[in-house]
Amino acid sequence: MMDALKNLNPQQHEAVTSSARQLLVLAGPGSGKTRVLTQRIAFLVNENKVSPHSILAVTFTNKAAREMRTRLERMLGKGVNALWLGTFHAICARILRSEADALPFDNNFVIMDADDQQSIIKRVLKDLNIDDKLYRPASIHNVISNAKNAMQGPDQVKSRTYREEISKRVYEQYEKILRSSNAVDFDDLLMWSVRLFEENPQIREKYGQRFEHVLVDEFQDTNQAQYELLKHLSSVHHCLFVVGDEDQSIYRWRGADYRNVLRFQSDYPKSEKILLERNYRSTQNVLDAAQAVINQNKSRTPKNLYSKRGEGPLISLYDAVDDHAEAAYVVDDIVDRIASGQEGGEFAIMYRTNAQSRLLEEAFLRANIPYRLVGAQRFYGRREVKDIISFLRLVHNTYDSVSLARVINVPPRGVGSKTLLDLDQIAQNNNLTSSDVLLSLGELGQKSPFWDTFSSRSASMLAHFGSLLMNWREFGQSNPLPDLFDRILADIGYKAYIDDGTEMGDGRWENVLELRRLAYEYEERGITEFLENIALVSDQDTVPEENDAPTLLTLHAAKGLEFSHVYIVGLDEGLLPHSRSLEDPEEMAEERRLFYVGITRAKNHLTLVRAGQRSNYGRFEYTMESRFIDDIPEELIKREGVRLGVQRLTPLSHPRWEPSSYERSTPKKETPKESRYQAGMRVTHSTWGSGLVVETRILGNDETVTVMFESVGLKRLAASVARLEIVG
DNA sequence: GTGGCCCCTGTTTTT
DNA sequence: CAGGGGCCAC
Repeated sequence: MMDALKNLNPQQHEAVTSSARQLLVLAGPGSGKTRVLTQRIAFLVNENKVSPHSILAVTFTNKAAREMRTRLERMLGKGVNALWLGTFHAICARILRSEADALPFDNNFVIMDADDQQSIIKRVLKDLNIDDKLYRPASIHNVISNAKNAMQGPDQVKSRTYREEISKRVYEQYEKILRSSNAVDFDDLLMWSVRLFEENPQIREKYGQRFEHVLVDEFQDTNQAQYELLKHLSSVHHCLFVVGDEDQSIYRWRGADYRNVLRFQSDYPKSEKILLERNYRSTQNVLDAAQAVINQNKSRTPKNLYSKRGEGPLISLYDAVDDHAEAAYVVDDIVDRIASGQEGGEFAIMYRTNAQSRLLEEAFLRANIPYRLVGAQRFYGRREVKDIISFLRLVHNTYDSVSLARVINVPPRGVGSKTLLDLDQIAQNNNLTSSDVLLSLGELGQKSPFWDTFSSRSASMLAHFGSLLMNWREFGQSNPLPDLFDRILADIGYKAYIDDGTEMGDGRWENVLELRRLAYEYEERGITEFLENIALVSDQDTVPEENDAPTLLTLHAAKGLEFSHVYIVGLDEGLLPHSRSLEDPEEMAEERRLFYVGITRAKNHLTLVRAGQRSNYGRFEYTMESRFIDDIPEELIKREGVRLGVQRLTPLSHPRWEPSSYERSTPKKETPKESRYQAGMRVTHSTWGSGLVVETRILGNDETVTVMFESVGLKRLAASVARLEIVG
């Protein structure tokens, strides 16, 4: 049985069999970390005779959890059922539901997603009469989320400035709405779990006692709350096995802190550290390019990744005229390769922002090639899908005020914003919730004490919806989820409402049917799990298992995956690295890690693509080649064709791309011009107006000028294209 | 209360 | 360019 151990390399073997109580495994990309994790669990069970019941394994995505479970089933058989294995959020939800008695919500709480959170914040801003232009919901959301990651309630948030005071007040109201809706948000799942353990030693003891071994995947992506949680869960046996890679930390903006890796080592001075540097995935050229990129980052554990898979092809770099040509090139290239015998599923196209998928999708449609698009948001974010989910949520938990507000007038039934406001007010005056009033009207009709507080028209409209809701609740008690689903659809005439016979309408109805299919899958498990899993799906979870078509996905969603041939598109300044990261070195470092994650997904071939012109929002803008391309040594790169470039000056008549006879060095060797601009100069640009030169350098045979514009902020420009005029 | 039109703005990544 | 919000007419 322990034959499996013989197939491990010495470092992996050490990690799997180590008897250290705390172990940190720094695992480079493609170094077999999932394998180490699963083998470790199997080893604990089979060799150390640890009961699966006493093991907890935590991942970041459901997909990773599922994969581990499947592998473990093969090794352990039925034993895996006793094992706790899931995402941080799912595990927390499970704990909170079983310990709800000690918490300020019931065990059938709903989980608010990002959309819900946004609408709560907007509602609060309106209630408090705060201008949402000045205090953007997104930025307030950020404040609240950061506070929760740091386990601070509204009363612990600082209010040194007026801004902070506003955020604090919104946070207070926001919490009130969550509590009265019997709801928690994403961050609450973690925060309340930590709080639960802090305030209830006997509960902490119970879980700590149970989990003899705690194992964690993607440790570099944990935030403060998650780190604390792990400490509590392992507070009795102190056996923590964490696997991660600082270089693949790409969720800083979500509170993740790769310094938890350092914290771990200082919190557990006796912990041991193992480096996995052997890469089983990529060819050496891909690895060398990746290393060259990541080596530019400071403060990291140096690693020396190596592969025995041979050199492999050079990194291809294609410089397209514009974003349309970029998409066309990628799809053409894939078409050619499929024609010469490769499988569609071997390819993946990765990009920095979701918006970039559109041109690619269009190109695939034109070429009549099927493709796979990764992204949960694309399905669960659709209006019709959210509508139905809201109905179900409301039936499951009538206090869910976000869902109530969403569906009370869907399809339009004469309940406008005014009536909704009145309903809210009357409920508050009577110390009740809106749904209490609504259900009273539904049940008692004109005999309800609230009937006369509304106009007769509003009252009967509300009573109608109230009775629908009441009936669904009763129906849901004794009927399976799919039947409830159909019943709701029928009662509100939803098909007629969204399917107007147009192609769009058809599509919307298709989405409803897709959700219905999902509801059938949950017939046994029930509505609670259905809603919870919907709230906690990640984009990664939607990556199709069997791949027979090229995959389109963001760089973030690509983590943990691998493809034979990877295309990374949009290698332009402002996109990758993204413009929002240009000023902050920490964020720039994260952009680089993101690029690194993308590169290391490639098993055999990596193609980098950029576009000299891009229509970002309506307008065409010239772009500069991404600085990350400069990080990759010339000798690893093969330029696929040329165009009249921003940086390279080639004759206009030059073919757009010719069969790779082009040598990058030729134009680069031309004598660089003298600097025309200098830092401190005032200049004007035809579209951005006046600005101040911040930096200038000679790149190739052109001059790169960084200008701070009064209108648009910092821009990096090619002097030959931008035609900046020097003022005065 | 509803639906349509127009302007404005903003523009990453997602459990 | 696209989604959201405000405003107007029915």
